[in-house]
Amino acid sequence: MKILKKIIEPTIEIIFKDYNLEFHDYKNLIQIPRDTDVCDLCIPCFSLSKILKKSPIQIAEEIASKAKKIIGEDISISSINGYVNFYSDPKWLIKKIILEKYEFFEDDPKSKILIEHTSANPNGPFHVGRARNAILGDALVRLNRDYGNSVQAEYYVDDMGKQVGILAWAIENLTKEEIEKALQREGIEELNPMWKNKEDHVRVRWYQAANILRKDNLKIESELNEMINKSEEGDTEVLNQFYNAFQPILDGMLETLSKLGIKYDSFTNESQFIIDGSVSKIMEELKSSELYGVAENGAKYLELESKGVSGKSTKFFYQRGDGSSLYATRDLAYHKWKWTKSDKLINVLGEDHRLQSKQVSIALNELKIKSPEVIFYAFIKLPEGKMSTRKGNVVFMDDLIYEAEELALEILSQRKMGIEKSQAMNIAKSVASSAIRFNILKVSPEKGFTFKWEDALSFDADSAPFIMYSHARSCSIKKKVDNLEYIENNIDLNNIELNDSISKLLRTIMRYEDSIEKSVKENKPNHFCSYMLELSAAYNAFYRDCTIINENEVNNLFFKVSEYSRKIINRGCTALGIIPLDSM
RNA sequence: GGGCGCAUAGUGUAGUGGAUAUCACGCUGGCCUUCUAAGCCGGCAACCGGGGUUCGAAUCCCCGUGUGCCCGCCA
Repeated sequence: MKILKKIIEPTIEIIFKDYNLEFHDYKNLIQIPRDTDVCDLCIPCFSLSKILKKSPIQIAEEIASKAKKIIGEDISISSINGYVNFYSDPKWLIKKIILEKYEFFEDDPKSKILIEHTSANPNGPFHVGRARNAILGDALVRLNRDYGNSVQAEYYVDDMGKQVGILAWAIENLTKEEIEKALQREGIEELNPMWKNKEDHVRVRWYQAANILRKDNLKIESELNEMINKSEEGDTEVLNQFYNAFQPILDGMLETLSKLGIKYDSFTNESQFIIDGSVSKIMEELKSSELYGVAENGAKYLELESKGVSGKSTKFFYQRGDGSSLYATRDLAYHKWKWTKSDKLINVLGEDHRLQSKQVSIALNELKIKSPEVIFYAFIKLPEGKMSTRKGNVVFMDDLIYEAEELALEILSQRKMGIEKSQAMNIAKSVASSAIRFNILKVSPEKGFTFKWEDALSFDADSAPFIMYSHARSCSIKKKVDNLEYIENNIDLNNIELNDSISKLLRTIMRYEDSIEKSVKENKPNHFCSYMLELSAAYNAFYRDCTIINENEVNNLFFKVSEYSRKIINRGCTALGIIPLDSM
């Protein structure tokens, strides 16, 4: 819609000047209507009514008639119910978008962004709940890249402290028999043979067992504490031991994510900030904060009551009595470091981190460091309650992907008899990963939902396969046309009648930029998901009404529009992490 | 006890001040001799309750109800 706005804005500026209105203040009145069938852009005149002392209806009429004189016939302008409506002529759209090859986001300022997402403790395989973080984060990375921003996708590896310590201790001290006995006692299911060679599934059992055994065992607890303390001091031997324990798990986790098309540009270890001394420096600097306080045993904190934090405890501890740092302290050092890498920071966090994030934000403020943008997402529950890796009450992402692939294969075998096996597998994999991603992305992040196999495996109209199918149709047309002796000739727009379907498709394409921009600015991939469904539906209607190949004759204009749509759908799929297949 | 999120057809969801509240599942009636029916066209059905602000509220404010998360010198 930017292309249309560019035409309208100067005109409206002139008209507003006649009313003695400062255009800058009222620029935002030009907006996309909620119902995009009504028009492309509109100006609601209700707020002008008071200032101009006229009825909105009268104002809309005046603006419309003035604008008509300036803008001409490419855009039809009308006034209804106090709105000025702008509706672009489809032929003008063809000329501007298709024939003159309009480039998206050409004039927008671009920035350098670091998006930190997932950062899950490397102690076990991804379950569906933890994966929401990765899927959301990766979509933000892709959307920002589509917009033109330069993005670094970052995974913060928790390579020290309790979680990893427990794992490392278990692997060092427990035999397979011991852990299986402990797990059986607690009723944790046996390892699925399908994942018996995937280390995240194998080693998580040591982690779970250690959590059971240490409950009433002081000896284990003291051994553990010793290791954890050493790791927090930056002891390289212990950190190495930790690394050896968790890295195979992390590799397994990343393998799962790569099945979903999720990759990172950089991994940063938490211990780095202990080793390079930046954590100590932060702790030193915080002493000069007005919020600084010391507990009886020498532990240090910031008192956050005056900053709007309330509850049982308003103290934000950043240093223990023994002088060691805490997770949050390291997070402060980490943020300081991140700002050296980019102009904008985005973190993706679960809603359980809301308070923590606020505390970190205030502390950063005290250190004169900017806060990051944070996108919070609610948890995915199971019908029987919260998912927990420790308790083994989870749906593994690996299982979900497997089930989705099987279902896709089954549907494919019904639809396409005699399809080659490797090709079928490739399609099934793409459908499965795209559908799983989309089913999570289409829901607004702050909304919690209950996992249901039926919904997660939905390949129906409100899903990625719907979009992929439109894309495959456009590819199929391209293939057919390529096989014909097709001669591209000039299109004479004067002698063509255009129907509603093609017009709607073009107008939907025109909103691509607005939709990406909104998703990027508000960090809400679900906006763009809705848009892609709309775009695909618009293409399907065009496909129905505008026959491109008729008895080996190619309709030049329709083919050009189809090709343009194909590229846009393809681009939009990539921006969401949906795999745009040529055939399915 | 306190804080923070969320509440829209039977179900799941879109929509953060404006035009007849979106889309899908579901239920229901139609469309394959025409470029892939994972598709298309039609029908049914909803803003948690109560106040307030506003020319105008699903949207903003207050109270209530329900629900989730958090309030560790854990990560």
